[in-house]
Amino acid sequence: MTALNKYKNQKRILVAIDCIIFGYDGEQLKILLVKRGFEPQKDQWSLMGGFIEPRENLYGAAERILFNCTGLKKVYLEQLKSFGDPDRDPLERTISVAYFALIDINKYREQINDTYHAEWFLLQDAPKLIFDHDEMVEKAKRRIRYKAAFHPILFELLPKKFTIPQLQNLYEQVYNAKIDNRNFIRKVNSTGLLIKLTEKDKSSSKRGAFYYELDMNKYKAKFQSFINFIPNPENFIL
Amino acid sequence: MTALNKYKNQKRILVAIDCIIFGYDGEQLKILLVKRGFEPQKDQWSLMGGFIEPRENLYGAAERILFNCTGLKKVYLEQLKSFGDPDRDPLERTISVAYFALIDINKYREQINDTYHAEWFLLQDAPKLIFDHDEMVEKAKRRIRYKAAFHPILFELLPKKFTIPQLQNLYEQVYNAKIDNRNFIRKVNSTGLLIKLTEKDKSSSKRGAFYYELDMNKYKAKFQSFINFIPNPENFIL
DNA sequence: CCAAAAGTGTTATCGCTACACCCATGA
DNA sequence: TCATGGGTGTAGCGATAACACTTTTGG
Repeated sequence: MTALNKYKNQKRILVAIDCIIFGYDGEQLKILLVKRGFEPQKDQWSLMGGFIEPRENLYGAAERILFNCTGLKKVYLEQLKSFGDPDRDPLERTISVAYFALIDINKYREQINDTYHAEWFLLQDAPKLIFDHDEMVEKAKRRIRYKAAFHPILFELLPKKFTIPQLQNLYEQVYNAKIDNRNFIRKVNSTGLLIKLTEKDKSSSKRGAFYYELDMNKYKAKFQSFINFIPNPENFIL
Repeated sequence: MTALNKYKNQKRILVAIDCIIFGYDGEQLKILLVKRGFEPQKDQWSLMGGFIEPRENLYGAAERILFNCTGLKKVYLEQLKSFGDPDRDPLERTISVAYFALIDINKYREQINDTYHAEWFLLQDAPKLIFDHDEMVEKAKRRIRYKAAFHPILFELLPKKFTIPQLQNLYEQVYNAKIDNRNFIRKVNSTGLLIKLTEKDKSSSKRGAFYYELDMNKYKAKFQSFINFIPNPENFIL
């Protein structure tokens, strides 16, 4: 059998990208969803998605889709997993390659895009989604919990200037747990990833909390090393 | 635009599965490759792969492909990543979902399958592979190194009965590093995952090393928890 | 001057690593 | 009896987590 024959007998399949987009506004952890504008499941909430264009690679397609609904480029974007149950899309078989993104919602606000009826939901009370999108979100949450326990990915959600209590609040939402602030502060400072600014944020306390910013060089250098950000990780990751 | 139109304008694409199959025979870490029987790149070495059948999900397709070239079912099989560069297959665009498997080569021997001209290579001197298969193998190696540093996946490569020196040897090959045997023994024993047998393996020393077997219940229970199997993991995982 | 958030100091414990040392046995 | 791989004991270090305590400042 020649290759042409071998390939010829095969069925071609639709291949889509779906993006699980997490955002943080400094207070709440959110997810960006779109109202589906066409059948099947019109007007249901879903992840932002789309089909792969002929000359795109997977990452490029995910970037394009992310840009279309957030106006953002160069944000944290990682392949999560591919989903391919034969009936996951009832209309026609579609393989979906899921990506997740972490973005600072403040950046997003500036370039709202209403074409897709995108809306931010609190992660904890997001609506039911179409197809297997809930499963994708669940997998993405687990992946983030796993990775963030040892690698500083959650910084991707923060604005340029942020306070350590803000960061702690973010970790507490991701792990749905209270963290001892005294140990947390020291742990984060000991990473050497942060540059302390002189300015303080007084919005949530009288004393005020110092602003910090990421030392990008150290951040990149240490991204792969193991830094324990939350106590007793095994309690939270399963 | 209706869904039918939206879907209709999209290009359907070939979707393949490729399996990175790692095996251990008690002494050497190996990879199973097949000689490609058709153009393009006929007679070059490649990973075992195939296209997805209409009613299969991704995992099922990977299981089938793995079974076809090893005769094995119910082995460790995990989705690695999807690869979709537009030109990765020069003949026609194909998205590939890569899986990796960990198997005990001794089990394999019993049911050799020559249809695919499959052959075991020492991992360290495998030939160059077609398309982006070398990249897949590299990614799989990294994934295994990462995961095995904290989770007991490498036990999947061992036969029912094995010795701790055998296990250590496996870790040393995976991480390409010497490990202190005295600490390794204690570490592994302290996991509580092993049941000590009375029999000894005298093939590699006069004193002999006790055989152990996995306590499957504890293995499953502790699979997700974090157990440090190798010293200073950050040195090895990057 | 009080409440409450931000942040520092101190200590006990645990796990890890390095390495000295002992054990078993076939040649 | 000795070489060799298998295995145990132990001590020091460093990271962690628990928690008492101090600092700051607006109301």
